[in-house]
Amino acid sequence: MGRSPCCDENGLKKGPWTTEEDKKLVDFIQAHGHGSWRALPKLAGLNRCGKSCRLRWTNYLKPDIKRGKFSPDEEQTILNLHSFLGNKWSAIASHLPGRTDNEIKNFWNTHLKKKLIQMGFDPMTHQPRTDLFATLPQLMALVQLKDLLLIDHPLDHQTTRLQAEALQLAKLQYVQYLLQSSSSTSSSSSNHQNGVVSSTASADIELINLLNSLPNQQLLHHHHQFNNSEFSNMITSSTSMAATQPLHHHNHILLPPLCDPQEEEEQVPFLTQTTTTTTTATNGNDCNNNNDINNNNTNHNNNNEMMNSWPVEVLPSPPPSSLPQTSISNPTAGGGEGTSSSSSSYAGGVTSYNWTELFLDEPILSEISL
DNA sequence: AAACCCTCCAACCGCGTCGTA
DNA sequence: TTACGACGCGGTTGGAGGGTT
Repeated sequence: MGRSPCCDENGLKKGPWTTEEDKKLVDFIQAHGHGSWRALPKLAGLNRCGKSCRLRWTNYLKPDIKRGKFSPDEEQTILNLHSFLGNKWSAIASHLPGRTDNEIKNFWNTHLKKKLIQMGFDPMTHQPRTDLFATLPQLMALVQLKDLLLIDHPLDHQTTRLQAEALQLAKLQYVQYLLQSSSSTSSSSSNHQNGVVSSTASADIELINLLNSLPNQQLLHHHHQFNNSEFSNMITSSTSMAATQPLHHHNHILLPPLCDPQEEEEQVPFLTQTTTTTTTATNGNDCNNNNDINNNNTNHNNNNEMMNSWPVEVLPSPPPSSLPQTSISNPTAGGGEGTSSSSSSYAGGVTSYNWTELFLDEPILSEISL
């Protein structure tokens, strides 16, 4: 387990390489090969540690290194390989002739990761992000806090009613998130490093509490009221579906639509609504036809087809269920890294609700959250 | 013009693994 | 089997350069 001594222990030079140093290194290796990296600097007349020489050679000076921008094909390959290799940069680099692991790692960190995030995908799992739902409790707390503040400064009846609706809407979305947690927990063995799953029991309890807290008319308003058996069936079906369906389907919410978009527009004026005409006709088809993301063999192809469509918006494919569903679509372009701005939509009309506008665009909420 | 901010990437650091005595 | 040296990998840093205010 010996560790290489640090360069500055011996007063060796660190930092950027000069052209003379480069020349010395290249000349020596071309004449003698690198042999022992530890011995090389002395033999080559360099005041550097062997590690630094190796790095300089492998990342910069080696003759077969390809420099310059990554081609779309290379970008595609990196994405595909990363989706099942993870941060194994050297393994990825071995599939890209002339590219170094360091270069690929930098390219990933500065470009591809951000690109995936902006598209609403988790760069580690390559699945639609779920952190919006993780923040829902806080969002709901904010709405409730706002209600409290308004006790001293009551607004008109219409406004408070809208706030209440927003809160109920948030609760419904959170219920969906918890449902999903329940299902993905039971299939967590196939869900690598997703980090979404909490305790099934606590999620279920929270779920039931939330459902109880929703007024009946809220559910009626949304065209359906769940009884106990339906509710159990829903969990069961979403669980079994999660166990048999592709990973990215875990992030679909298997509930009826929250409400009729037209109706909602009338009743909740500040709830913005964008209709996504599926620019992704081909994407959608591709996704629908590639439900085997769990399977490494087809995972590759799936990603290929999905990513080939850049920069076109990618919508997650709907689950093979007769139930309408909500899903996470990618935030609008230009959304910054780490933004929680997202939208939920449901198939068959593909209507998106902008949560940021729903909760955070109101001045009072901005004040609270700041 | 200057200050500030952001992005990019070469290089460093620390740890794990491998080979060998 | 163990200890040690060397190498390779992945995460992180820091400075250069470009853009913005």
